[in-house]
Amino acid sequence: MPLAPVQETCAGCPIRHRAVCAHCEPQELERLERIKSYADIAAGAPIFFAGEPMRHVASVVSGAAILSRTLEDGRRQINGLMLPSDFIGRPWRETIPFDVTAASPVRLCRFERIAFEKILGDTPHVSERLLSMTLDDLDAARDWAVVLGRMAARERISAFLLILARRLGRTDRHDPSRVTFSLPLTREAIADLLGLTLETASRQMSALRRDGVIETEGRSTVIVPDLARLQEEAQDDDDGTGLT
Amino acid sequence: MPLAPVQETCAGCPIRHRAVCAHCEPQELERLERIKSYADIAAGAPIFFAGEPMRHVASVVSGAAILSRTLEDGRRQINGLMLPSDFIGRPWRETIPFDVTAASPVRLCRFERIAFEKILGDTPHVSERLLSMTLDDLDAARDWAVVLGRMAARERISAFLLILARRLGRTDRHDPSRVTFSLPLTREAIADLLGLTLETASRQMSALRRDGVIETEGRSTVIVPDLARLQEEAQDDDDGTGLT
DNA sequence: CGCCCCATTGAGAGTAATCAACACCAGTGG
DNA sequence: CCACTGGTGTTGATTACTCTCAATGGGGCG
Repeated sequence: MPLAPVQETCAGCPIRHRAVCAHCEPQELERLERIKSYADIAAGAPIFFAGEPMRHVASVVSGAAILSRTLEDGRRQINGLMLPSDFIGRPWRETIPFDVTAASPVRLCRFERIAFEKILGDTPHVSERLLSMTLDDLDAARDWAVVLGRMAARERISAFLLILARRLGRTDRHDPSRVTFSLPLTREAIADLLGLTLETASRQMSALRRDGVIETEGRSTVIVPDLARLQEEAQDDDDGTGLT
Repeated sequence: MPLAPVQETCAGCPIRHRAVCAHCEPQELERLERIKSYADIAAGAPIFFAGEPMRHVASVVSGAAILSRTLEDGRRQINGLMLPSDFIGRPWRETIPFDVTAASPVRLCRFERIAFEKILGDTPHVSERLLSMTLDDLDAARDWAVVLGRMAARERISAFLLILARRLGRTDRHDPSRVTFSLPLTREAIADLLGLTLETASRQMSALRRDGVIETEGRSTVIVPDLARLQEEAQDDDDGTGLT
């Protein structure tokens, strides 16, 4: 296991105000701080295996992790894309039903599971925050069914790019509708997330580039020149200003 | 709104030990009992509309409700099938992002949302139970991605029938692998749940009947003569004895 | 008893999967 | 410095599964 502990404090943490610890009072934060440890995982490395004992729960600090299941005949579906501030793990349960893998280099803020469960029991700011995040994740997971069940290949790619643009994108200082971000997944992983083959995923990316919906630089950099255009392609009526 | 209040106590409630109230102490249950009310909804009637203020949260006592989203061009996806003991609603939020509809006649045990949030705040047995149920729902919603993203039409129908067999099925007293249940959804709803057209859903049901995987009586009764056979069709390696 | 909704079945069209070849880039070693 | 190599991505040709359009059948309710 390529786990390299790192010294760091919560004060300068990039996800301090969005993660499970967001609403903590100073003394609650201190309790979490005492049981936390950082772990850096290399791209492609496993984090947890489905069904195996899971000693930690964790927040993603940076990078991207994926949850996936593989059928006996090799078909794989990525069930979740965990980006910075997302919470991985399952209090009150020994195992997760998904393989968890680093899609790009990942830094985790880990909590020993049993200790974390104790904190949940008597710090409402943590348990309420976790419930709220879990309900949001549930809504997001159910929303994803629309993508997988009802959208065409081009729409699926667009919906995926739109999510990344919103969560990872940096806005151009001169043109607020122009957004740039880096793809944390390979074409194969994108396909497995979207329920497509990698060839179809690649073809639709090319088509979006030909049609001017996106621009690309190198393997992983994507530029969205007009976010509203991408929203239309993704059948997304939401303006993205709602929610927390 | 076809809401008909009904007199009833928690003592004889069919979902008493599985719903959000499962782990309550007598006095906690009494607090819930004071704010609860029953509602009977006719098949096909709306329960909540996406985005509209939601005054109640509720447990499904009997029947089946569906969560759904409809795209502007009319494509519909059912995002969740809520069966007895499932919890509908979203503490700490004014609205749900899905339409909620009764698929068959539904009885709900409702709690006024604001009052329920207060109870969450100071009865750990309820909030822990709700967190646990929400985490289970999240796992289930993510599992569903495998069905929508990677399974063929015949496998999707099989996976759906298997879920119903496990949750609603009555086992034959002479043959424990023989299970009977009643379909709470029309072909169109099944198709919208599985990301298929109703014609494809119907054809695959017919094919499973021809191949002896299922038998049917009337429109809605399904008999699974051999549950193991259905599991194979659904690519399900789980024996269903785990969990809770 | 008749109507309407729901379900079934058929024929043809279209989108994505499959099979296959090639291009690109990064890292490695001669 | 450049050829080599393997992983990753792109593009093309063909196949196959599901969708679409269409007609018919059957069960339940007024």
